Amino acid sequence: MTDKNPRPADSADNYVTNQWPLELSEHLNFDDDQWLDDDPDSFVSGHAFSHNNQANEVGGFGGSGTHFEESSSRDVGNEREKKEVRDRVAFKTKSEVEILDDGSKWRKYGKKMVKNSPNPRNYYRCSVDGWQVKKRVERDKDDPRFVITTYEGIHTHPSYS
DNA sequence: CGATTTTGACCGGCGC
DNA sequence: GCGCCGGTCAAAATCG
Repeated sequence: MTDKNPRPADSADNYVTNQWPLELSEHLNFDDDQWLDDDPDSFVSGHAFSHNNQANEVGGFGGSGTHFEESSSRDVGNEREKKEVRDRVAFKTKSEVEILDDGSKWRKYGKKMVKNSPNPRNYYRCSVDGWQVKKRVERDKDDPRFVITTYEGIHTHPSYS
């Protein structure tokens, strides 16, 4: 545990490649800055996707505007050779249910309250036989109906090792 | 019974 | 050096 990943024999079990049926509409590249700060006008807009998860009928919202940011090695000429690459994918999903079933089970672990938001931050971890994926879910401070889901870990095809 | 969840406490990193 | 923040783990409780 002191280490980061127990690194199980990730052999076999390449089940569903977690190819989320939900596609991103926009992508923003964020360095290591805290994109969520005093955002003048959040990119929260109307990118309605006809994707209905188990959305519990909220008060009239059905579409799901999605905003995803991808941040990996900002270095271009350098390949990820050092340690594992932590893919950071932040999805801004307009929905009230953050427990979207993508095929993997998420076990909630730890709840933290960030100062920037009166809302608590939820931490989810994948609890599958050998899937190392971490999910961080936080509610928007301006729009509680928006959930910022940040996925980190293997989400795509591992190209290294 | 197993799995999962919940709260708290702890730790590490960073800042000043 | 200390404080602060964020993040994670642990144990326990609860649910199915």
